[in-house]
Amino acid sequence: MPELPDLEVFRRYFDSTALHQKIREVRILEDRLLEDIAPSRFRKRITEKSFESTHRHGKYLFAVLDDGSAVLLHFGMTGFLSYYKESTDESRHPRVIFDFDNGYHLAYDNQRMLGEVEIIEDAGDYLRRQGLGEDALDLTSSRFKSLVSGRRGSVKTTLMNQSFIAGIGNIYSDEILFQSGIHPKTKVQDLEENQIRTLFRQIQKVLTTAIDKKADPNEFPDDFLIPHRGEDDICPKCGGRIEKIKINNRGAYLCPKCQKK
DNA sequence: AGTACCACCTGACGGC
DNA sequence: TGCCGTCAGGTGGTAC
Repeated sequence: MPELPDLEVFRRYFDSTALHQKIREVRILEDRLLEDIAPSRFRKRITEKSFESTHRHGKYLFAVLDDGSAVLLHFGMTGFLSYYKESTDESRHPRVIFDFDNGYHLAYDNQRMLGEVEIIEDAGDYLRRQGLGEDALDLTSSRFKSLVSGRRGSVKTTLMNQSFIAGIGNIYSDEILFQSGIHPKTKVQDLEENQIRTLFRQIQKVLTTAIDKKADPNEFPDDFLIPHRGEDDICPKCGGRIEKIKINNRGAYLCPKCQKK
């Protein structure tokens, strides 16, 4: 699930549920999610504190505590947040649970555990060390153009490269390229000037549209590829067959009629 | 600088 | 029914 639009939805969810409440307890159900800090220390640092604000960069969410440090949440491929009161409403694979004074709980759920939970002193410093590019929604057209110039490699691989720009993954890169009418294997250096402009515009449009729709594919516009992202599905623009290819060992879906190389 | 492949994990699904 | 390979929206490391 989690690419930039999903993360932004998580962030807003966090803001509307879990801020400004004292954390009574933290339950760590899977130590492996905490790579850089011992569970006991993590608990100690957070108990009796409260979350005061959040911010997001690409696919990373930071929940800022009242002492200025932040809990970093990365969701891997299967992570999400769940705020609930009764334990009968608990999600299926909670890995870290924050218990609040008001009796509610915020669970970080992550079935496959490809993710991370840490305490970060300085988010900017962390992002630099991760080598993350600018957030995809913070870009300007001219900035995008200059980032693209000098790049090689396929356009899909480049869009998914988090050190190029942060936030776009396998699913949304397919959508952006579909809306742009660009074949995912096109070399970046072969893109025409107007294709680069289109690409930039579609990055903004696809991501903001998805956020508006709460990252729920059922609510996406009729001409979006994502709800038709299956082998032998029908192209929502031309009615042709959707094709699946492999790029970097991952499935890429496209319409060969709408997306010529 | 790019790419190709493996690893980290769990679970669902199709084929036999 | 059961076993097995494959695949899934992420990231990091290594070798070429």
